[in-house]
Amino acid sequence: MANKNMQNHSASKTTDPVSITLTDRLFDTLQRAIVEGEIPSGSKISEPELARRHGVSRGSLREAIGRLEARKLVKRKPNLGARVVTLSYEQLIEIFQIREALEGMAARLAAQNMSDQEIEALQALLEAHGEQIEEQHGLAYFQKQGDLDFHYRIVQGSKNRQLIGLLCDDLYHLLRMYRYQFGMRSKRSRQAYDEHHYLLNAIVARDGEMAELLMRQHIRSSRRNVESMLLETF
Amino acid sequence: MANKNMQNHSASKTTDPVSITLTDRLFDTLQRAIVEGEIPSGSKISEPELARRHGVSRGSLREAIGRLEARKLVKRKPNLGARVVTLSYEQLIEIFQIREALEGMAARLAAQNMSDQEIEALQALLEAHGEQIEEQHGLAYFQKQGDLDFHYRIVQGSKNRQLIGLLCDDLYHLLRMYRYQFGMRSKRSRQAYDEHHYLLNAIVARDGEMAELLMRQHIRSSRRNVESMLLETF
DNA sequence: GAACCCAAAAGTGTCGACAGTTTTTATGTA
DNA sequence: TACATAAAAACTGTCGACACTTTTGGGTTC
Repeated sequence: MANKNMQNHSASKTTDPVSITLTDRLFDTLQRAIVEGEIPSGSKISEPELARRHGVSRGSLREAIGRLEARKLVKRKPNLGARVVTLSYEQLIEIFQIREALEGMAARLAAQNMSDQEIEALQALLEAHGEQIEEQHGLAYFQKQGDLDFHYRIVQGSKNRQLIGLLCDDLYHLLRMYRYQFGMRSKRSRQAYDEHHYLLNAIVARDGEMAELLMRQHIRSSRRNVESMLLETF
Repeated sequence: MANKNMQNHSASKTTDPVSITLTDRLFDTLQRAIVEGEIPSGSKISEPELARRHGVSRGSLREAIGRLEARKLVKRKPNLGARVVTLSYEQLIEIFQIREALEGMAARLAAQNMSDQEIEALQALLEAHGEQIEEQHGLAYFQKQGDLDFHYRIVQGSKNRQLIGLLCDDLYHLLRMYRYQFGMRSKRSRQAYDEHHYLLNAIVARDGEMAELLMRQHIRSSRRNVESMLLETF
């Protein structure tokens, strides 16, 4: 059982300017639990129970829930409490439409704004992915982690802070939740890898227009793959 | 001075299922105050003072501030408190880039998904705008309110809930804040009106591709207008 | 047995108080 | 006067308690 009053995490005063607040940690913990399905999608969140389980007051818990709501991982109704968001085929499609628009723009901006070093690093990352695919027929790894890594770097490369926040802080967590809980492994990793290559070439050429086009096509392909995969389930 | 304990807003029990929570109202109030510049951009938010002024406990105020942070209207740092976001030329450009991507997609989807009635209503709205421009040379009205109305309906017409939330609940408030505080009146209202017409025609023809193209061009024009206007100031 | 009503239990909304941190002010020294 | 230092004031983070709302579980009536 967690102890109750630990405002002073007293160890290591030298290298500890983080001063991360209790609510912050709680938020991270809960977000992970929700994304990975540990707290099931659609389930009700009981404030007293969760607060007790994490050894924390309801006030702090409430702030954390508020942030989860801002990221659309939970939905709250006045006097009725909060529920973990329920995943649906329709919502997933909506997310892909948004990604197509937003990441397309990100790719366009990245082609303009990424530094040469960043581009080189991205090339190296992609090479590593290629080897992984050869080596271990690494379908799972590539689709789940590598793909997100690649997209993540493109978004960062856009240098548009608002855009980065929108995608990396908000949307991607929801997307990861779908990946975890719908088990979205794919037989498409080889093709996705190739598409990443085309896109990167456009960025190397600093061709924003082309980069946007390719990114949008890449995400559309990915969406179609998900559609066909899920239509079996639903 | 507001009284302290008014949990029972006892009047009108019959037509009052709203049960809007105190935090909700506070949030609305503060959001308006920030957007309209009543609480100046960049200023620090003192929790004790604001709580006292609104006759509310710090806990409730804190939740409201949390939501304002989610909408990027304030920024919080641990142990240092919250400040109203500082507006900048760069951030405004970033917002226009995001709008171009997101509203472009919204227009595409609206061309597919708007009902015939919604389209008719939108045509009527546009007619009204046209008359207003003739009549009173209504530059101010059109740019500030009418333009947003039009865009708002297109976004609604996309029928993409995530997209609607992203734009209408989050981004538009920040945009309104810039309009208020940068005083963005424009001599471009006639052209903007025409562009709205072209866009609407594409929607009537159910041509999503064209609608996206026109919307993106419309927003780019609007951005260039803002750029040239602000470059005088900065 | 189903529908209704009412008290009890559980849950959410709001508050005031305390703990720890940052900022300000007061004080002493070079 | 300028600067370092320490006390104090102000502020944020967290908690437990109370008020109001919703849900639950019996009991009553038809």
